[in-house]
Amino acid sequence: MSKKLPDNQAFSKLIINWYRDNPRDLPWRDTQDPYIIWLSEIILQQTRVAQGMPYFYKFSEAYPTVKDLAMAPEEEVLRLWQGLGYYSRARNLHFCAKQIWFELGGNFPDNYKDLLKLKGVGSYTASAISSFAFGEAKAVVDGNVFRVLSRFFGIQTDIATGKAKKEFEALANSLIPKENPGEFNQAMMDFGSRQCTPRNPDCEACPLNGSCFAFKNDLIQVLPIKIKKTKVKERKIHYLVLKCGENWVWKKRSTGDIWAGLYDFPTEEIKSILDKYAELKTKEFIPPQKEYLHLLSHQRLKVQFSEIRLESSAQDHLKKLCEEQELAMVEEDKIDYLAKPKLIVNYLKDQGI
DNA sequence: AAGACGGGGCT
DNA sequence: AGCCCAGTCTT
Repeated sequence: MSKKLPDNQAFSKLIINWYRDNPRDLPWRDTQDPYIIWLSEIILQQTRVAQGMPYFYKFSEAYPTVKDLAMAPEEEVLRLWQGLGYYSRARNLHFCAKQIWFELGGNFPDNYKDLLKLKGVGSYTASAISSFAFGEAKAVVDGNVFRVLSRFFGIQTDIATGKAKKEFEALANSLIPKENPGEFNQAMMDFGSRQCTPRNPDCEACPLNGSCFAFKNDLIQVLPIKIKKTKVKERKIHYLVLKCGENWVWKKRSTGDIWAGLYDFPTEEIKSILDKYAELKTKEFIPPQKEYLHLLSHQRLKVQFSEIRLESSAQDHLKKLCEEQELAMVEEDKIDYLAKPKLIVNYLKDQGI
């Protein structure tokens, strides 16, 4: 026990030294603007740096300040987020921007406790922003940090549990130096990402291998321990793509399911409703041409698209139906402006749209 | 404590 | 096919 503190200091020194030789060059490190840092951190939640990078550039260019984001229509923000996944991040981002601009007088929360109150900001993100932008000594614990600490200190707690989150946060906070805490946090994540990688880390070349528990005990392949397996549910979806002249019928997805706030199509159950309107004559019916298999981390979707073209004289009646059913009629050349799930983008591409 | 929530890359 | 990624929120 008496040796713990010196060991911790040694660990932090090694990590920092490694980082000074091997930093990743990341654009959000050029700034101390909490808004830009927040933007980058939300984009990077559960997202690889390489995948998030183009979105960071798009967003920081379209919305250079929290005011710009606050003033934007939500539809536009979601459209810009299209393809990145976990769309509640975009909705929360926009919600918070409005809150900060209109309720907090444009003053970005400047400490861990207040940052934590923002929707979509948990302990990781609050630590990241408070340390990077404000020099607060709060340690981040992301997937990288779980892995590094688990291996180096030989912690066998299942990292999927809340107990582990507390344990690792306490440990990381005991390691973080009061001076340059942000640098330590960056160092931990870069070290986890480039040196202490999930699979096949190059431990022989690691400057920490001298006192790494997992390396010395041949547990690199075992740690960190993660028990929980996400189970994948299979779901079948049969969309009905309803067209009338240049108009397509779209459905905005509601909360409580995947893709909330994005646009897709009504499902084929709408056909029974369609049949009740004598005015909505079908000109052409195109049955599914293929089945799309779309894989999410937690759902395995088997999707078919049927297409119905109505007589263009049915335009006004269709409009009425859409209002009743909370559907949207969108001209074909405006489809690009809708935020759509990747699956739908794939379908449209096959249709030549 | 356990699920839900996307999409992509790598083995 | 399975795991992981600069996690958070809801139930």
